[in-house]
Amino acid sequence: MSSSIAKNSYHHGDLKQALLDETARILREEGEDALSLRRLAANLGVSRTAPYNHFKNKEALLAAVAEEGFARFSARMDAVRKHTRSLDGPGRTRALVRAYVDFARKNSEFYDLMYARRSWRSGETSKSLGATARRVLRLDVERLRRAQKRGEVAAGLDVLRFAEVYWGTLHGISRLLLDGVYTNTASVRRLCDAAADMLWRQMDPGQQSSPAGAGRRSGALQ
Amino acid sequence: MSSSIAKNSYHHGDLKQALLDETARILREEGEDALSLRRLAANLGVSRTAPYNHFKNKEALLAAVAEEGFARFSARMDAVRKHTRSLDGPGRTRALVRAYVDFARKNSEFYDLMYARRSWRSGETSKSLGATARRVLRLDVERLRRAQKRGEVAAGLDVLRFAEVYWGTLHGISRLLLDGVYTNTASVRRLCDAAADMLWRQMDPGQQSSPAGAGRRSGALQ
DNA sequence: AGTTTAATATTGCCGCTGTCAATATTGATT
DNA sequence: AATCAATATTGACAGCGGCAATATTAAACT
Repeated sequence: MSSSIAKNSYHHGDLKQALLDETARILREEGEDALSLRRLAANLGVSRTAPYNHFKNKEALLAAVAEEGFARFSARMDAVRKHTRSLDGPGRTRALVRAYVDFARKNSEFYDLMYARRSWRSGETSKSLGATARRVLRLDVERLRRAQKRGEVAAGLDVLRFAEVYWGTLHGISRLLLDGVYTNTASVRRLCDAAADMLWRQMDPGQQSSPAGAGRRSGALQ
Repeated sequence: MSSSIAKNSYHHGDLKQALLDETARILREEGEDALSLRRLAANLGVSRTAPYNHFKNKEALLAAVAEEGFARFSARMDAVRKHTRSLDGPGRTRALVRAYVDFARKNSEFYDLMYARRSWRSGETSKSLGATARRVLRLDVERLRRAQKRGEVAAGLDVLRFAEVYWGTLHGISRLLLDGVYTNTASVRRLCDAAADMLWRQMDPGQQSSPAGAGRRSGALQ
């Protein structure tokens, strides 16, 4: 039951990590409705209020799990970036998009928390998490900028804006899958590839760029 | 307090609608944590279990609100489609994207429920909601197909796949805004336009099409 | 009209939850 | 050995969703 070290004595020894592990385990195997601090404590052979010595409240515990999720996520994406170096632009984009959505699907217990409103819209907790997440986005933007300087990404692209749209697209597809809106899981791969192709088209240095809003608007209404 | 008719007698008269209205009001003005069946009932001057005569449980109530949300959403989008007839492709796409995200932001109490996992991953409830939502997507796909036949949309486009990516992108951006991940609300318009331009590029009949997966892959790995 | 019936609302109760306060136990520090 | 800080425990409380039994009422039927 307990994840790390067993508990024979009064003090558990590694309760904090055990709480994080068991939380993720319950979320994964039994769903979020099955998660309560009391059940959690019971599973670890500890009293109901013991967790409060390590986390201010339930929200703080979940935020900590979310943070672990971000760590796993960026580790995973770093790895994928590493072993897709040999791919060309469109191929690599496809691989990265697939990896993102795969992570979300295979680690949904983390992904849900990483982007839960609770994790983002609450006092002190959100500060650290927000910093972590924004660092991930910022690194992406910087990577894009470097690639742009190397000529691997279209020069006219507004990388910051593009990164936001990119994130939005991947997040949206992941959420629709995770929440059961998209149910045809057999076609996930094709869906990812379609998204990747669209995104690559924006980055492709071989295309003429279309700087947003440049004399293309029609005359009617605003 | 009560939304429609007052309650003097034993029977409320219009409790069902009053519950729906008050639920939306609480969610909007006080947040989801403030919503409980007990508070809800109290606000309407009715006993705690009265709502159970109209909704099987809390989940069913929320699903009903979600369904009202879909009705409002498609009414809104129909209206926008109507009064953007005079715009050209890119301009109209921008208007539609903005309208989607605006709806999500200004009606977040509905939008949250419309795409909540609870609404989609639970027994009988989800059937009706799922049908409603899928009808919306299907109509979009059919609209696209017609536009394609009229030559207003690139012939090579896989409309079904594109509609999924389209939905994903808009949903993702909306969620990141609603959940507090994107905080720079001043640039929402530009963000929407960037997304719209990208999406339009896929639909634009004036561009050469890039049918997904057509001999573009590199040699390395898979 | 009066009677029956179905719809609707009520109170009592249950187990569960998150969290606070006061208390107990322990390992580490002096 | 004494002290202290960290950690764990029990007791208590209010709030929650929801079930069962009961009461009230409007509508339907005769």
